[in-house]
Amino acid sequence: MTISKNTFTGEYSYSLDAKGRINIPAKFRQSLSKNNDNTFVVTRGLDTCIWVYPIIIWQKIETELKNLSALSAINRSFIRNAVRYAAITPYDKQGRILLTPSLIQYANLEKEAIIIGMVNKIEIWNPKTLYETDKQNLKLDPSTFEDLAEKIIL
Amino acid sequence: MTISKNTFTGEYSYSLDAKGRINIPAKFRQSLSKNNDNTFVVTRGLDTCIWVYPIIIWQKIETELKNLSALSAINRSFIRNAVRYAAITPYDKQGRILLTPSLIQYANLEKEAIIIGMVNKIEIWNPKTLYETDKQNLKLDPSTFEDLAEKIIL
DNA sequence: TAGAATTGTGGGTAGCTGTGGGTAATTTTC
DNA sequence: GAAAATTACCCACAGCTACCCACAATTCTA
Repeated sequence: MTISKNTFTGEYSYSLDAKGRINIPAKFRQSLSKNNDNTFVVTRGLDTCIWVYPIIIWQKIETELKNLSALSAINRSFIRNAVRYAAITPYDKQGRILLTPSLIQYANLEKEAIIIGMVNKIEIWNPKTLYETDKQNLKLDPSTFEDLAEKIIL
Repeated sequence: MTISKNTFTGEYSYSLDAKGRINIPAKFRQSLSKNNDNTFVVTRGLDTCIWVYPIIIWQKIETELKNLSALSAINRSFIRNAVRYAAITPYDKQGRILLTPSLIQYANLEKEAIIIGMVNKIEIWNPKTLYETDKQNLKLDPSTFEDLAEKIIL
């Protein structure tokens, strides 16, 4: 069965073990293209979470970043966050990646973690932080949220 | 019988089994386009029900989501909530899809379920909830309802 | 109308998935 | 250079899922 490649959807609950390893949902691994080399790129997200990219996608982002104007402050902060902390991380036979203590601290990760598919990337969250963040954003800007919903959801 | 592709109409009663599987009406499966890969995308509806899209339709939504800039926090929240509850779900040889416990809980599904064709998507309801919701909506805003009827029904 | 094909529902099971832990190899520290 | 710490790789295993088959009921067909 061939479903669309490099597309991540859904929400999963996984546990971070004592060694700092966390499982990537089997479904996500299956939706990777063959030449992805059992490897992800793991980095800080712009929110308080960890972003995980398939290498293929990451390479596209890198080339796009080169074309971004360095004059814009938001671009600079994106580059600083996303690129500076990016680590190429292969997953083991069981499908787990190893998170560095620095990343775990950045995302406030404890034992229980939520993994969310974000179409072309994956997010790893502390459940409480996730809840708070989305609540905040919605409260700050409900109209944009509704506009987007009307435009995009059929 | 050939009706236009990806078009769902009619109301059916099906039963959710102990494993969380539910049948998609054969008529609906037949009206799918060939390159639909025996796959649906299942997610939370805006009402208290489950929405089921042919994957072709969902891919359109995905493309739109990909075009949203990841630099805006509200965009990120929107993508998160649009994708988070969505599961890409192939149906088995008997034509059934598997619903996650989370979705079943969201829609208050019990054994008996109503499946409704909604033109480009399918809705799965608890019969009681469906009845109550429509009664409510009609009571709240009968004029809009009539306007729509006038505009759309031939 | 009778037989054939399809459809809806239930259940069993092999193999996979998620999680923990052990050990050898490698790096770091003194 | 030896001991300690860290890392990478391997194995184990319970629980679950995907896949298969069965079968009654319904629909189609000739």
